[in-house]
Amino acid sequence: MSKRGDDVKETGTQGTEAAPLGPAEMLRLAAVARRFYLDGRSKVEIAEEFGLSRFKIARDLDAARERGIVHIDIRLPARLDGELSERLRSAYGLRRAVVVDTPVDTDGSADVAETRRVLGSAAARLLGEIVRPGEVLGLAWSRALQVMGSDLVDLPECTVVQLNGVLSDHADDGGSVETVRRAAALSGGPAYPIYAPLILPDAATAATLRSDPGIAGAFAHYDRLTTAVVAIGGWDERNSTVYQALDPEARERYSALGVCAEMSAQLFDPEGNQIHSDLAERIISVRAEQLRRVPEVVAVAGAGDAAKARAVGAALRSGLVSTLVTDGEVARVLLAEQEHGAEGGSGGEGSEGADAGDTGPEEI
Amino acid sequence: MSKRGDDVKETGTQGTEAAPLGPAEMLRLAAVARRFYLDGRSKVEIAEEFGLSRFKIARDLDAARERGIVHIDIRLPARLDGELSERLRSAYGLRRAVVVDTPVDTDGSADVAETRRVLGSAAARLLGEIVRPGEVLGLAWSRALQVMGSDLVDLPECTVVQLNGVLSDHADDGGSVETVRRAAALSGGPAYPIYAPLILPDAATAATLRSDPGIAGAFAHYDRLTTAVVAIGGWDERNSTVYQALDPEARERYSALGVCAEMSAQLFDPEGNQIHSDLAERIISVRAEQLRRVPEVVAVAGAGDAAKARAVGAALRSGLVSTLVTDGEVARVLLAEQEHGAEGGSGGEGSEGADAGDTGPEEI
DNA sequence: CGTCGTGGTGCTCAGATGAGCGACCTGGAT
DNA sequence: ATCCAGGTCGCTCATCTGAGCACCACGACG
Repeated sequence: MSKRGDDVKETGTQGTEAAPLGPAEMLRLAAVARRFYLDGRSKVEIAEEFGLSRFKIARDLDAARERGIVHIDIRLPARLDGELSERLRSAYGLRRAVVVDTPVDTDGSADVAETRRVLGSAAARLLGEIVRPGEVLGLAWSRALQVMGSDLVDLPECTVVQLNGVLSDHADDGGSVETVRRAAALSGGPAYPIYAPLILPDAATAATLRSDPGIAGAFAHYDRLTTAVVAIGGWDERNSTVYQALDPEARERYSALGVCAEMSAQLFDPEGNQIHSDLAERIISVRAEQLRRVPEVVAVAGAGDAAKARAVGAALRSGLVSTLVTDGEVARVLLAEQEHGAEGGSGGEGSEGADAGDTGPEEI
Repeated sequence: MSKRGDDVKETGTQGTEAAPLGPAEMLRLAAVARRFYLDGRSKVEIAEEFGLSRFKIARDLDAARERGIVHIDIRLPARLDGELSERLRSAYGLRRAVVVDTPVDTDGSADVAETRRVLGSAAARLLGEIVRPGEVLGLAWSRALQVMGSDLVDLPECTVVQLNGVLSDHADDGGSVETVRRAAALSGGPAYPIYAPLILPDAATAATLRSDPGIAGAFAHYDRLTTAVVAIGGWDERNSTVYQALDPEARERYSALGVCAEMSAQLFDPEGNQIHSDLAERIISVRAEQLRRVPEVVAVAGAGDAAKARAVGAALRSGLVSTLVTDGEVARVLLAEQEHGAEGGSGGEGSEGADAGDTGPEEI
């Protein structure tokens, strides 16, 4: 086939729309294509077999592809969307992006609960894949991450640290602690759970708790994390468990500061700038600066509306996230968003070249 | 991809059944495969883009194919079966073989009438494809060839000659004459139809008719034919219009001679040897020796049972046919038949090299 | 009758690719 | 500690392959 692949597109347009082929030629093209693509023979071999020049064979193969006789598709098992993943990855300069198809309900609308399950499952497999033995793995909490915890199957020996306190509203259904313990048990490494609420009434209480030996034990690992898994929340009732946990006065106060997204109770504006506030003093959680030093930050976020997608975008622009696990709907909104404000973003051209290598865009 | 393609089969077996891949690796393989197969980039380019060695990319592509992430299939439009065509072609040493899918009726059985239509349509397109300007084209008759005649759309300027007289039973629905005239009109060349029955009561009548100027005019072209299109009949009520046209005594007499197949009222035994009989004297038709001198003899035969398939096999073994147009059911029977008596055939290895032309593995 | 354009062919040469090989790593078993 | 088995990786060299070009056959046209 001719390089550059532009010819493939030419089919779509109409450059030299060739005349329809007769059955003999069709069959010959198909036979040549079968030998090449299915039997793996070289064009030289095929040329000898058919008594033609290798150039003719090459042209035949091009023709067979242009005419759709040869059909190649890239199909990913499970519910992965390769194309969206790749576009999202390069658009936001991520090291990795994992986009799962958004499951739809029987009525055609997105199935939020199922999407969380799929996200969690994908994240679980991803963790088993990217975590190396001896790593220090930090886990935050969200409903999708809870699924991740229960879906974990393979995890090399590593230290598992809880990244934040427990949300009171969800303490009953396992919560962070259970996820951390399960991961550690699976991996065979030590667990550092945090037996404390995420949000406390005041700074003093939080400070007291931070000096608790168990909690301090977890905090001590925050500077040695090699992989962190976090969730991204929006800043409204629907899209954030942290927002839900605050009283109306606090919600409004932070909203007034321009909060758009939240990661482990760290607040960000739409441009991805961290918003510092008194909230930081009343929480038991890893801090953004610490996350920034973690080589691999996996954000798992999806199963939400457009506001959720905007929150994810803001979180990505913070530069903290190196890998994103999300669903197709959010991915599409993110790509459309990037499309518009392409120039106004944080780093250079944004779309490509910036990341190159196999790592994140900035640093190094 | 590794050459030889055997690895593709290895997937089917279980050589080194690799562990299931995580989503990140899956997505990476898919991205690489997309770049290579869909965007047409070279492995070197992809290697640079991903910061890997070209060897790694090559291995990734192999892995992607083994794991089914890359899916390649050869799909022929219409109703052509490329694989059966190719196998049949090489098994019987034909220059070309065109196998159409056998259409099935609503009840699941083969739809004979529809099969004839599909055969005729394929043959029509084939003729438009392989006939060159100035050729002398000979046309026999059968129900499938009648469809061919009505489906002809493109035919270069050529002389069209009728190869045999008209079967009385089918004279009403157009018959040979109409097919020949239509082909000639389409091509813009002269037509040489035969206004006479195929089978006559006695040799004397036949001889008289052969001296008729019109008929002699057609016969005069039999030694200059460049392409002949013939049908293959079996030797029973269902599979031969010639058999149907004979009286019971004649039918039985020729059956006793071991007749298995019939082409233009030329009779053949199961091994493809011509059976000479008095029938030759009572017919108005091209003779086998004349057909043997035609560079391209296209046989259109299908839409029948196993007996029909055996007849087609016998006709092919006669060595007269260079191109066969048939349907999937007949093709499968023919291949199974060839499987068994592969060694016992007529000439040499039988399966290939016989005609070669621009095919065949040996020689050189 | 020559000329031009067009479509199809095969050539050259540089760049892409595969097969085979050895280096290296890793995880046991001795 | 040492060795081995299994796996991955990247190298070399020979082969395969593509892009571009020159050539030829054919038909339209002046």
